[in-house]
Amino acid sequence: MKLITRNTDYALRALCYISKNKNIVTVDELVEKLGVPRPFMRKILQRLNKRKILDSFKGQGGGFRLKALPEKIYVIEIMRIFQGKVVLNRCFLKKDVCPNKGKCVLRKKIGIIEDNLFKQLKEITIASLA
Amino acid sequence: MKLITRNTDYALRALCYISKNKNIVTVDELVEKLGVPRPFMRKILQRLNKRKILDSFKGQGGGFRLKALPEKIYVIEIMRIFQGKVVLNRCFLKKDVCPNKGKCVLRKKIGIIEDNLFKQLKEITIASLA
DNA sequence: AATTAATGATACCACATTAGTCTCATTTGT
DNA sequence: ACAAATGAGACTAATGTGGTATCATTAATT
Repeated sequence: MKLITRNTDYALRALCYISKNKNIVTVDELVEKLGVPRPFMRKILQRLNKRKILDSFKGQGGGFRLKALPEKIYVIEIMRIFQGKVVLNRCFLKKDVCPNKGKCVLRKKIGIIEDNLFKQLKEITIASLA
Repeated sequence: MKLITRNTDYALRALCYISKNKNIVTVDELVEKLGVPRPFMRKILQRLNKRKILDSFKGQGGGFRLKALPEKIYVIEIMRIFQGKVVLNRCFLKKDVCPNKGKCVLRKKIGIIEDNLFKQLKEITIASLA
């Protein structure tokens, strides 16, 4: 299993590229640079626009530009946009069946790992990548 | 997205239960204790048997018993059995297109996080859970 | 020897997610 | 008016997850 999907991966790379350009960047430019299918790239950028991470401009001479500061765009945030809430484990047993209700060792241990993972993912920003 | 699937979760709980029993444990017993659908539980146990984590015994009075030592069964191993190789990210861009070939910052940073994640997952054994 | 209680193996199915494609509408500069 | 850009949304294909169903095999009990 992979923990980062193409969606997220392409989004991160696109954001890095855009962050290095003061100018507006078009889909076509990104497609050429990253080799991602055009309609897929469009969809990703539109989503980032909706989430106010990008600004978009229609019409001739239009394209995309960063809206948020690169230092404020966190990898974990992009993951959440494209992959939903990232969770290591939630208990799959109905509560009243779980062998050690309340103090499940598995959940507790996994919880600690989860916290560490998030702490690290939160430290990576587009600024630190680009 | 979730990082641990039901497969893995059920397998871990089953292993914990089995590890606490010196005797042979049947599918029916596990099904009753954990509330997991019987055919699904069977499939999981069969897989653990194939991977030499459990021993199985056919016929009347048969069932499952730990084969490996609980101190030697790692969560990461069970995850790999049921979820495949766990990878945070592999580069989705064809190598010759990747903007910074060889020294992709994204991959490098993610790699560090990945290592930490594995280090922690490796420390959790069935023995430490049960 | 027959029965019964267990697992082994395998094929199948339903659903959700991921990874896209396709088409048409809208906006804007020339 | 036209061309070049994004917006929106429906659609499709492949894959993974979470199962079910069936038949074969083995071994203890009677």
